[in-house]
Amino acid sequence: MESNPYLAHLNGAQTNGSASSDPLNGFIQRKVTGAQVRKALDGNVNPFTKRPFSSKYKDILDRRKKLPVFQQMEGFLDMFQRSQFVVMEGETGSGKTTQIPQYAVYADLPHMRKKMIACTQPRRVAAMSVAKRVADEMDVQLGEEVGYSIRFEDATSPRTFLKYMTDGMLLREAMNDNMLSRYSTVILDEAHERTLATDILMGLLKDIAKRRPDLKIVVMSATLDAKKFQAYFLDAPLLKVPGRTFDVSTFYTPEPEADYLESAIRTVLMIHQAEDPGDILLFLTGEEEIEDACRKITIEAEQLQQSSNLFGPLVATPLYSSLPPQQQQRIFDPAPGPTRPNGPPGRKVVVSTNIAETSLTIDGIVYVVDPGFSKQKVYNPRIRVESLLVAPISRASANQRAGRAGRTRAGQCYRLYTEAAFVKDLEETTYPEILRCNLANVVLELKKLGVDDLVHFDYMDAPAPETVMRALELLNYLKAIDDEGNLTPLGAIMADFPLEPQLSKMLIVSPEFACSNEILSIAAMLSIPNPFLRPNSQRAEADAAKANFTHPEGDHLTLLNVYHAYKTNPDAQWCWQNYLSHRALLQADNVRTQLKRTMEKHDLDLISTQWGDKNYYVNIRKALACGFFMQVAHREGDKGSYLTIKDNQVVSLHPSSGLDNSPEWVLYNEFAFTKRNYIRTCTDIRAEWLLEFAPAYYNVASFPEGETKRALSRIIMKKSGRPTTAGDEKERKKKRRKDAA
DNA sequence: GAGCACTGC
Repeated sequence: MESNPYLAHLNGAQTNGSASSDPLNGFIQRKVTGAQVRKALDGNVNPFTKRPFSSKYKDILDRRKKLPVFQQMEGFLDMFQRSQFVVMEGETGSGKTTQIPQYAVYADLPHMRKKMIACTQPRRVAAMSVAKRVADEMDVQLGEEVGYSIRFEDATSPRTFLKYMTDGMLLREAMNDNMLSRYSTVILDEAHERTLATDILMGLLKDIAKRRPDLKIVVMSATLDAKKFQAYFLDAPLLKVPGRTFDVSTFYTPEPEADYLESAIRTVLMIHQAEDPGDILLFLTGEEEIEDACRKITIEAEQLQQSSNLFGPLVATPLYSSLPPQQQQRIFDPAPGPTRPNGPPGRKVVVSTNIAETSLTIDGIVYVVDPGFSKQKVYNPRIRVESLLVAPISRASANQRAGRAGRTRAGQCYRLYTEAAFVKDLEETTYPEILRCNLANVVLELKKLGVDDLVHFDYMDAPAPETVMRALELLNYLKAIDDEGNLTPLGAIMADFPLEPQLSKMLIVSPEFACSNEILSIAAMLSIPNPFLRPNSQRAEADAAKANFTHPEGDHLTLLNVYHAYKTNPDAQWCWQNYLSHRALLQADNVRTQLKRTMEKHDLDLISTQWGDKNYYVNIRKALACGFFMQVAHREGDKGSYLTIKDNQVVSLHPSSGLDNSPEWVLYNEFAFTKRNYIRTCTDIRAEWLLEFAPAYYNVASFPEGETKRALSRIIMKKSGRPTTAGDEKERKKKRRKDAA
């Protein structure tokens, strides 16, 4: 009966033109069978464009049918249609990322109801490349029926019904539509990575689902924690899809290694001498360590080659994110050939950070060397500091690393720790990000999403109450939330900027100081990686180039100078000559454009103080103080040592700072916690501004006894002895009105 | 006189 075209109207399936020519004829939303989908896939007419399928489509379809996930289509359709939540467990190579959203399209028919299916990815490149692949598979134009949406680029149209996007992008959309009403199905892919955005989306979707029984939610994860996802989503059914990778044999060291770096290098050379051809991937923790290891491996491999003609050349290639893309590409170069006719073949070793664990895949890796460490972010709410520490990885991470050896053929993984350590000492999974970072932005986003009770929000893993408290405290001082914990109108605007709350606050107040154009540039420059290049061999030249931009009153002003100079000479050649990263500056310009649009959306004036006016830089520094008054340090004695306000941490200006006269009060962008405590990107400010713009925070009674408190008290005494001018009072009233608005 | 694990809006 379902296939009877004359009864199609009863089934709710809409048809365009002749019913019999519609491949989706007889499809009932969420009552679709595997047989129906297979028939439509094998048909000659594309059900979504009504055009005949191309020959390329047929070729791709044959390959799709060989994916492990294809065997599970019926299973998926059944669960999807029966249950509001579905958890999928699929290893790499299962095809879940490309196929499951397509099966969902057939089951859900979003295009007939002006709805969309969203599939989130933690990374932009993945969202783009998967969307491209799926558009090809469905024989449609990318950006039409199938599209993607990432920051700075929206490749969708009104026809789009399947949209790949970053998880952060979907979260942004939710802030303006907290029922996600444009979507009939949301698929969260790579959920095991537990990014901040995915974690919040999970909580949000679980809540929306109660009010939207029509919304379907699919959560796709790697093997390890599927049970946890099932339990969280009300005992959702689980669909398991096998992966398609090759076997990897794992070896452990019999005894713990004292020096993992030395041991790693030894292992790489051992593999080179004793094992069959095949490339090596070595995981280390950071740039310096990687460059160091590459140098040592190169030297030792050369000695080896000179000592014996049994060994071929070994080329070490570094890989980390701050490496220019051109040099990153070198990891795809083939291994070197023999150095002489009939000599032994060469080998390649890629020495990489965690970037090769998830973000980048290198084909041809047969051997993985895993010392078991990575740099991980940790947050200390007590002193409000985020820092990077080298720490043992999790078992999930170790298995992911090992899997990198089995992508093209059977491989080997050398773990530089004991099997007992693997079983007993390593955590099962990496701590989710939400437990490891400052939550100021997350709390602001949740407030904007309409979540009032942050403590009882249904987190999959709830953050420490103290971390949430710190975030609420900061937002309250910034006037983003009121004393009752409600989002203020100011807070609502702040949440609209893709920035940390301190930055959005200074941006919003900047028109009052007639410097919003400049603060826009500074906010953009603070949102990009360090633009100053400093190659080891040309440090003096690089420092000299930087000195040309340095502003003695603050590193923020130096960044502004760099941006202005770049806009006058916006080319790669000029950047190169001035030891600046062109890539970073292009990015800054992109960010600035985006922030500017948000300013315009909220009718915030884009203005500057007259260049040459003695207050040009003063105004900028005042606006900075309005956002960063909680990140201030006071000089103690004359040794150039500083104490942070209230927390009393001993810190020094970072050596890269251009501040030359150790000012009494400095505001800082970042607290870097290494051998010593450093404050990085600092600007000279006046305590009078702090007292004026943040009186609640600078309530002297709340300060611990010490030089900072005495210095503040002296300033207050001095001020109270002299009546304020009528002009100042008028200014303050005007500001108060703006703040209230 | 030192640093930047990795993403994302």
